[in-house]
Amino acid sequence: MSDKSVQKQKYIIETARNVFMEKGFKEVTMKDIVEACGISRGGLYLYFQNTAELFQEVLKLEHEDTDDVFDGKISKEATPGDILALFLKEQKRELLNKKPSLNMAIYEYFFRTKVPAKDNLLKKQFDGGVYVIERLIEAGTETGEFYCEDPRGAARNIMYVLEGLKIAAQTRKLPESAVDREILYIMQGLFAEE
Amino acid sequence: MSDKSVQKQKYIIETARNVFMEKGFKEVTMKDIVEACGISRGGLYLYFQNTAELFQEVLKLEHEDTDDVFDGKISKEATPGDILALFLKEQKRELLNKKPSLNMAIYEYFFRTKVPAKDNLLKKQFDGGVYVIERLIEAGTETGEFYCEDPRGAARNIMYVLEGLKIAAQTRKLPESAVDREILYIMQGLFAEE
Amino acid sequence: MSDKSVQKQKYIIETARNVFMEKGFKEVTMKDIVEACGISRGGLYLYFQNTAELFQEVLKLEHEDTDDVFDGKISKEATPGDILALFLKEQKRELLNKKPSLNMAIYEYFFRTKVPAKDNLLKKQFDGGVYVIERLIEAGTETGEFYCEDPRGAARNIMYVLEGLKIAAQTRKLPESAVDREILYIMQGLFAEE
Amino acid sequence: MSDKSVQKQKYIIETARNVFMEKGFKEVTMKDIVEACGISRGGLYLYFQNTAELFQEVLKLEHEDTDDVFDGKISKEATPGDILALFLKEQKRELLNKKPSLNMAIYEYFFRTKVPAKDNLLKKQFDGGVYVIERLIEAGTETGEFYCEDPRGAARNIMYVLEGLKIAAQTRKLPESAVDREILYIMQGLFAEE
DNA sequence: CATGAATGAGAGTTCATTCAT
DNA sequence: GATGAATGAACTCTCATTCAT
Repeated sequence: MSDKSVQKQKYIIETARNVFMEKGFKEVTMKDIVEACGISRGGLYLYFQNTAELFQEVLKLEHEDTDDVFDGKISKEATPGDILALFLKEQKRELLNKKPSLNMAIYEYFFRTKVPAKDNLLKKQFDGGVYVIERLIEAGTETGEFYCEDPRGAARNIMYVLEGLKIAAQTRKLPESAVDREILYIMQGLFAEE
Repeated sequence: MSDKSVQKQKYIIETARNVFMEKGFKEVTMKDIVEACGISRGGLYLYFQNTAELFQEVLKLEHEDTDDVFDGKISKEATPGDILALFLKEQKRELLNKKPSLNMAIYEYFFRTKVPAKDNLLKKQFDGGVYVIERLIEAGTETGEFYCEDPRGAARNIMYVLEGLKIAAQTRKLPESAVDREILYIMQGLFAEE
Repeated sequence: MSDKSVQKQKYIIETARNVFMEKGFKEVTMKDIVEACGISRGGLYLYFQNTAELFQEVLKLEHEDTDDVFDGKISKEATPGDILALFLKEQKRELLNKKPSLNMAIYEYFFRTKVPAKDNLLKKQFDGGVYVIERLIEAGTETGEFYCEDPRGAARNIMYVLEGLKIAAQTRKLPESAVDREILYIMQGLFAEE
Repeated sequence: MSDKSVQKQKYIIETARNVFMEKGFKEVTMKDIVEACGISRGGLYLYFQNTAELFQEVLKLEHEDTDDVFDGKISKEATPGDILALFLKEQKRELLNKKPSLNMAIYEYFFRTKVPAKDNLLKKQFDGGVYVIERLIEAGTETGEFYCEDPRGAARNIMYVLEGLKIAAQTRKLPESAVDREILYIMQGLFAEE
């Protein structure tokens, strides 16, 4: 494939991404993509056979782009507690973000598409989150900032809460106060036993 | 509406419920319903204009039918801890139930349909769960079975975890051990500080 | 299916028959049929799923309609030789008929569609012809009109020649004289050994 | 046209020939050819504008390649009867050959394409066959091996039977016994009147 | 010459929705 | 009320054909 083709393919994926954000997965048709991209019907089929194939590419890109959440935002003196708070704040931002996100499409897609665990973006994000949080809690426990007997259990608990909040945000009005409350509850659980 | 009509309407709703369980919300067509019910195309339109309308009726019925979860299962001597454990066990059963459930359809429906909080089944179920759990924790705290400084916060945390688990069950393989682990973590959090 | 539906189905089949005569089998699209019938796209699909299904119905009707070739054309005093001559004359008429026939479509269809012998119209027509001619030759032999030691072999030979002529008529210019010549050759073969 | 071009053109024609054998004429698309040849879409158009043009070239080559059927297979002492039997045996082999042949494509092509007699491969093959057989019968009559009052008529009859058998082989199951029967019938007709 | 990306016309198919009976 | 035939819009997908490189 030529450079130009690669460019175009990337353009299609990025444009499609917006369409998926707007409409979810199930509702999007090849025609929608064609129109959003301003290309011809046949042209799209040169690159992707159906919306599922396209969506997989969107997800691939998604994963690549979300590697380092913390990059450059963390000052040297930040404590594990600071970093966890920052992480949760970022999650909050995403939860409350009014702009359409890919979440709905992702859920719709994985409702119907059973992929091996290693290809499941949701699982990967979840596991990744658990890993990071567990590290933070361990670090915080060592410094005495946190008290926690089961860092991994706590990390998983947090990630499930976040997942619950995410689905809540997608399916009903979720006031900022509700998110704050949950974050506070989580943080208190870690500082608590002082 | 005549008695017969009421009967028929109910029959349609119940049959449609199965179709929604099988296919989710988005994928179901009026034709699917017609075929599942064995009635005429025109006949269906006498009762429902589209699948959304039908689904709303399915949800209404759903809510009515799920009033008393605990009915008759609780012996007199059960402690709050026993009851909470029973509740979580029931949740686990539903999470791991391989048979198709309405969950996918419900999520898909509420992804797209913004209804006032009072009509949102997901929110009602959530709030209902929080209420019940909070009462249980309070009761358990009084008897000394539990230790908990923020019963409502804990209840909410539990419900968000359950919601997270529910979405996990729908979108990826969720082993029984993972559910057990979360339930255990929750219960330990309540008994813990002894 | 209601009476009206049966009427319409028949109408479609008959209209389709003309389209197949005009264009053969392979070239005909569902759209062609729709347009020829003056019905809606979806309407046609209520009755037939694709052109092959439709063509099979055309063939069915074809077979029913061609039962009695000789009906009412044969006077009481006709000899087997007269009748055979009449039969061949009818075949000649069909061979030279300039108007489009179903033949091309039939060949195209059976080139690609392998059906059990009992459903193969071409085979049935062939076998039927052999049977009729054999009877005639036997009758003629008994009356002394014909001389033939192998009536069935002769009958088969005649039918293969007719089949050869049929394909010749479809694929190249076939002058009347050529057909006459073959018919004459056949008849002489039967009268010959006098 | 350069040498290289000539080479390439020939390569395309030969490859296309296989495609036509596989799929007949009507079903073959320019895309099929392009893919079979492993050349570019545009590249094919430099040589042929459509499948009909290509098929004509295939036919041309076909004719050139089928000059001498008997070459080197006939011993000096073979009688006309031997040679005719050999000819019919070769025809039988082709008739029963399970591998795809160009026949279907040829018929499909000439169903739709009316060409002057001199360009019609089917007619040329037919006339060629008649000529050869007539010569053989004449020769056999002179030696007394055959008895035949109308060699040309007999030759034509044989060729039409062969044509009938060919179409039978393409459109229905044709058992070897049926072919043998016809060949036997033909040969007996020539030896018969002893 | 040769490539292959791009276009757009057109075929297939499914369904929501209507309406005469 | 109930039926189901009919319509037409909308989507999917494939290819002949062109054209910039």
